[in-house]
Amino acid sequence: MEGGWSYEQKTLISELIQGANLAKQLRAHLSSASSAETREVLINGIINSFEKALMVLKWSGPVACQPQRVPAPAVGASGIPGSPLSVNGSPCSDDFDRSAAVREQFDCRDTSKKRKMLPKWTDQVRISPDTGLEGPQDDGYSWRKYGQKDILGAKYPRSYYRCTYRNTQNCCATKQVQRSDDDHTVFEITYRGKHTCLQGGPSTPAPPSPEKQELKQVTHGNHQQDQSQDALARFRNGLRVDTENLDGSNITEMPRPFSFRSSSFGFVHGETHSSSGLANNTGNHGGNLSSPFLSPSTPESNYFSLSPCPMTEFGQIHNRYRSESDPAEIISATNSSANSPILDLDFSLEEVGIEPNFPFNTDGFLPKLDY
DNA sequence: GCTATTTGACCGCG
DNA sequence: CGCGGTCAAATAGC
Repeated sequence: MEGGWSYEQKTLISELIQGANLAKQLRAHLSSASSAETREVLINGIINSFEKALMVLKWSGPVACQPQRVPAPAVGASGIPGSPLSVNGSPCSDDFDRSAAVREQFDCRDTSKKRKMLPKWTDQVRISPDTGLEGPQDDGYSWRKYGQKDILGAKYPRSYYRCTYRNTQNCCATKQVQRSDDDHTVFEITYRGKHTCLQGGPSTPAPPSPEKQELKQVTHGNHQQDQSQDALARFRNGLRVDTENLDGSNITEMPRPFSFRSSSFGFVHGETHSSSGLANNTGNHGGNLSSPFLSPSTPESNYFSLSPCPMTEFGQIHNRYRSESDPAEIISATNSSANSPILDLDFSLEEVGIEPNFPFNTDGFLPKLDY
């Protein structure tokens, strides 16, 4: 059924779910000793989600002007602080050029001021000089390089990437890749803006990652890459993924280099700390970050914050990686929300109160549940 | 021929 | 005015 939904509808649903989830997370964070930065990220995410949802409503033609079909979001009435949207505007007025207004809002070639309002976050990805595998792998999205700059005081140039689907889907996500001066095995990846394109994220095959190309530029010869491929193949063999059903009936080999969405906005890339892959999972579920498939987060990073109940925090689950040894165990899940300060990994269905044979929708949407 | 990358030019901001 | 970020023509690769 959801298969018949339009892109706008899916985006709208996704954004609203995401906004609601972020609000819940924010509420949780308000009562805890979390950092102001974390709260800021959540607030930005909420604002971003509702802005997008509102724009989709405006974008979706007559629907937006027919409250009897699509109720106006309550959030609109109170306005969004700092939102560029004119909530009190008259999108349904006769002379309102909706598509033009949407283009204005969504056009990536926007003023730098508006661009500055896009959420921004940074991942640090370490490569291993020994294996070459632990370099920044594919983050699940496809990027196109549009520039490279020598940065004052930096040893290595900075590369600029934008989403491949920038023009076709007006996806404004960009990222910058900068090799660290201090530790050349570390790449600092700054993401800006959230993907609004319909890439499948971590489950969709993507061209070779730009980071790998970065590595290519600074490492001479391809010996490292050969080793990388071997190790990756070993890892794949140990990993199964089920992107459709969780009843164990349709487990397939993981089709592609893996990357788990793990930071507030980015991904954590798998590393073969254990060459036998997920089957060697310790079974140490929930509440810890000891997944052998995660890069260790640095003290200053907020990458791997763990939700007490990750499943409830996900608005939409794309992939559910499961342990080979224990089908009820979810190794990781990725969600559609690029703004959730997530949340990993290593939890079991049981722990989050879901029956092992819980009938997940095939499109990844979680049915509404009261946890 | 199409798509991605490279790279010098350009522009806006501080 | 210098720097970071982006553009766009040229080039490379398939």
